[in-house]
Order: sequence, then C-alpha cells, then structure tokens
Amino acid sequence: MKEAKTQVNKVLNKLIPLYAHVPIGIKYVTPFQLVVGVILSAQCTDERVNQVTATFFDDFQTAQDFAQLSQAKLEKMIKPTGFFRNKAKNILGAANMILHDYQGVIPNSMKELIKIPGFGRKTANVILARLYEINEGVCVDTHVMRLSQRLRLTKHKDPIRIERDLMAITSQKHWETLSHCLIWHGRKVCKARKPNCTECVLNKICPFAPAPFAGSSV
DNA sequence: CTCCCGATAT
DNA sequence: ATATCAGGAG
Repeated sequence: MKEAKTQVNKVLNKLIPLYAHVPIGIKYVTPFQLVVGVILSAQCTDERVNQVTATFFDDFQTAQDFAQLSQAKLEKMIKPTGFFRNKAKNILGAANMILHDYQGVIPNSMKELIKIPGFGRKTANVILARLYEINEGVCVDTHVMRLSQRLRLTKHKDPIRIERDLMAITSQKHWETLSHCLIWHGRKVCKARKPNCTECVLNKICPFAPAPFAGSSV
C-alpha cells in the first residue's frame, strides 16, 4: 500500500509530461457519438473505431438518429470493429433507453449509466469523465490492467479489484489522468507483446523491465 | 469461466 | 498460427 502509493506518484510524475495533453483516441462531436465510440472500442483499436465512425458520424449525431436505424443496417456500418452484433444491439438499446427513459440526455451517474445495455464500469467512467467531468472511479481497460500489474500498482487480476486499488493509492483528481496516461503509455511503449523497455521512462522503477535496467535487479 | 468477432502485428 | 485491440453479458 505505502509502496504502491510511492510507486504511482513516480509513475504519474514521469507520464504526465508525456501524455497529459494528448487528446483521447476516440473521435466524436456530440455526446451520443462518444457513447457510440466507447461501445465500439471494446476489444478494438481507437484507430479502427475512428475509421469506421468517420463514415457515418456526419449523418448520425443524436440518440434519436441512431434509434431510427435497423439492427441489420447498423451491423453493416460497424462490422470492422468486431463483435458487431452485440455492439449494434447495445447501441440501439442505449439510444432507445436514453431517448425514452432519460429524455435524450445521457445520465450523469454511475448508478444510472450501468443500467444501459453494454455499459460496464469502464464505459461509464469514460462517459462521466468526458461529458460531465465526474470521476466516480478509474477506467480499467486492457492497458490499465497490464501496466498496473507490470508496475506493481496492484497484485490483483480482475478489473474491479484493480480499480479499487488504483482509487486507494491516488487522489481523486488524478484518477482520469492516471488511466489516460497508462493507456497511452501502454499503446506506445509498454505494449502487450513487445514492450519497448529500452526507451521507457519508467524502466528504472519498473519490476517488469529486463536485466540491464534497475527495475529487475531489485 | 466462455462467448462475442474483424483486422492487424508478430 | 497466434496474440491483441480504451469490454460486457450470460
């Protein structure tokens, strides 16, 4: 716990200068387009999500716009992002629920957001932080999970416990920054398959870094 | 735990 | 061939 706090402070000091001013990867204009982008981003790169959404975001902007689509047509539109049946069903379900239960306004609490089909804590955290500047938790995606384990910010493997650990060792104002930085660093440097420890600014404090670096020799 | 799933890197 | 990508539901 104490060690993890010290560690996460070092991590933030190193990563904030690199990534704090980098915008989020998912491109969107309207609030519901962010909802669509986040749903599509499950197990799919932001790059591909943007490539796909660019083909129809001009024509579809609000929950009302998307609610008018048929399941089949929406599936075709989003197919390259994978899981296209589930994602299409979730987008239509979300559009209809927001339209009918929330008067077209996306809810601003975790409690309400996770009632929406396809919304777990990670998705809800992104929506809350981006649309309302509310931080009820830390976004834990595949990158945050991997880097948290490599840097020993947690000893757990499941997203819920990892989120709880990250919330415990950082102040709330840093929650969004932490996940944002870990995600970008995970993409660019601390990659799942071939981590570039040689050029990593964390290699001296990272237990996962191989022999030449300080991390592994502790 | 398994399943959903296409596209890319290794 | 296999692992991976801003996950969530059953």
